[in-house]
Amino acid sequence: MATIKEVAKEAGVSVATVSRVINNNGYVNDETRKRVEKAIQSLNYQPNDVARSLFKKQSQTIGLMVPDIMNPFFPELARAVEDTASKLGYTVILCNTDEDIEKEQMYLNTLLRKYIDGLIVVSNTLTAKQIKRLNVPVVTVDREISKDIPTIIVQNTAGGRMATRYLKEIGCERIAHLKGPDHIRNANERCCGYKEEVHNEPWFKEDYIIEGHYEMESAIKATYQLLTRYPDIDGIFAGNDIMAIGAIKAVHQLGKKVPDDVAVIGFDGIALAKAATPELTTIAQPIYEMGRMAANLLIDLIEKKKIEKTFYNLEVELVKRQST
Amino acid sequence: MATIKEVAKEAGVSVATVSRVINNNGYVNDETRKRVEKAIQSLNYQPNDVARSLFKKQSQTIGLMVPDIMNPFFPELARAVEDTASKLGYTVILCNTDEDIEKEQMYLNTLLRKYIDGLIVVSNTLTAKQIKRLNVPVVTVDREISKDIPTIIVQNTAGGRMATRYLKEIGCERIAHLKGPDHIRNANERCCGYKEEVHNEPWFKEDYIIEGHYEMESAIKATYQLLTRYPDIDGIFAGNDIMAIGAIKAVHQLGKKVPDDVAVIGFDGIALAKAATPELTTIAQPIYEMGRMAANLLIDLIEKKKIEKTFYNLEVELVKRQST
DNA sequence: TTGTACGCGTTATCAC
DNA sequence: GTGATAACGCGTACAA
Repeated sequence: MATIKEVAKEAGVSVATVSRVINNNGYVNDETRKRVEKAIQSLNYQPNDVARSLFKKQSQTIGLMVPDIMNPFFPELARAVEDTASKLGYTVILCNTDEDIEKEQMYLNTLLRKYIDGLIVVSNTLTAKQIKRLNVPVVTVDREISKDIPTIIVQNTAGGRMATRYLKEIGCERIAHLKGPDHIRNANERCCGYKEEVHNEPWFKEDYIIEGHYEMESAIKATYQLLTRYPDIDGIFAGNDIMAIGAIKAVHQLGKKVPDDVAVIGFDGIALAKAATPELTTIAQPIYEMGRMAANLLIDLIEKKKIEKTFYNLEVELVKRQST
Repeated sequence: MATIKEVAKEAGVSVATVSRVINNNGYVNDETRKRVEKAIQSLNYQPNDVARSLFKKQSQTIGLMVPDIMNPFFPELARAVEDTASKLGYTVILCNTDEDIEKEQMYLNTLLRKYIDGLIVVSNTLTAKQIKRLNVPVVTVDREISKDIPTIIVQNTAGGRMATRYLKEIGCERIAHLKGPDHIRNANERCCGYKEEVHNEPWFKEDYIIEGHYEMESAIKATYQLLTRYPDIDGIFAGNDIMAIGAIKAVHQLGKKVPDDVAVIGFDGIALAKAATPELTTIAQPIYEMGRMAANLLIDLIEKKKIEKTFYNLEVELVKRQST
């Protein structure tokens, strides 16, 4: 890789002039600019980002911290973030944390040492204090960490209501809820929406709410138990799509049919939901849009642009498919 | 962030000494080491990676270039790469290319300018020449680019044979193949394995091979056509799991049953396959293992360790589930 | 065993 | 309009 010095020599000017041409600032004669540009061409010169970063204390790089990229929600988010960032001249570092405090702290340090410009984070365990220490803009997605950290979430409670109400509308008379983990806020919110819709129903029992871990195995087991104990359940609202798919499996295992005997609705709107059989009805989050907004907001923050809002509570959408 | 200079002042030594204790090389008195360490503690000093990179011309960062992280094969690969890299002190930059030559070239440039230490790449379009220009170690995964670039692939032909043979074993007498895109080598290899198993069968027709794009929609359409035209097909080997799921959908649409009327087998072993209904029988690649090996190999290359092999052709495994 | 001084490739400030 | 030159923070000859 050629350096700015070599370009300067080639063009018979000083490095300062080359720098001016590259960054397009300060006065420079048209004549000399041409010469410099030719030198840049012929040496195939590319500015060294590392040297630039050292001087500017920024790296045109952002971090994306997620629990686990293998969780189907995150690839779409990551894709959106990466698309948007790269369009705006930023590069993305991928961090999987498993929500493990040590891994998170480790990554925070690494990112700091690399002069990261900003961070997009999905985490329940990270504290506002740790984030402040970073001293760079941070945007949280899918989960709130603190009021004064820019956040992009969806209307989970409304979504929970929407899902439950829809099950009622299509005729379900005993609706259970497969709740997500208790320590995750959105799981409780979705559950809240469910409760608001059913707590006045004569048939409602607290036992109709059963907790899973936002993954399939536990959802299968939970559903199995639920339906064995309460065979007249005819509708299940699962806290996320993976659990909904697990629920469908359990229903089938018990020799019942989806949606005829039991209707199932999920939450998230991951791609997987379309691939399931029967195709999953779900409350879809605008996942790509969330990633796009997070990246845009973060980069506006980094570049100190005027910001309109730093808190987005996006709407969810009922996507009717075959499982209801 | 404190700098090495501040630490030096705090400890009453020179920066050189501080550098020595940080990097643990050169002589340094136990006494002074203690003092320096205390200063580091009290200032919460972290070495500046950017300055380090500038000096060392390396960044403890690798690139991971994939067509699209939303494609279910890649999250697991990415997770493996990131796990392994971070364990070894490296950070991962995520690059989605859509196999678009321009995006690839753009990323190559960016990575170069960031003193990337190495690159793991999945691509059909990238040429050996472009890769050489990078001047850093590169490992390709899932697809071969050139004989002299370290590569990790699986035995696609053997896998194709294995899938087809299994369908025969379980009694299928008219087996079709949903082939992947013609420009992707592994699609042709898998198809090859299929042909080897069926070309001597009296019932075999070239028409039993039909091309899809490694995604669901085209697979559904293709299967639909296939089964309409040749209703006696009772087994389908799909080039990847997504297409297999599409095939299952099409079979259902036609009012037939999987596996009773038509058995379906996929290829890849993505997580999605377990979530499908019926659960998908597939030829599983050791995806995580491939990512792990790629990262390990790459980092060995970067650190100029002794390398045993630079070409791995891994075995695939028949995973029997409900779709056959 | 420790310190001085230079270089890594840029950018920005200040003379000219 | 252009050119020296001092940072940016670190690692390492070389001298002491």
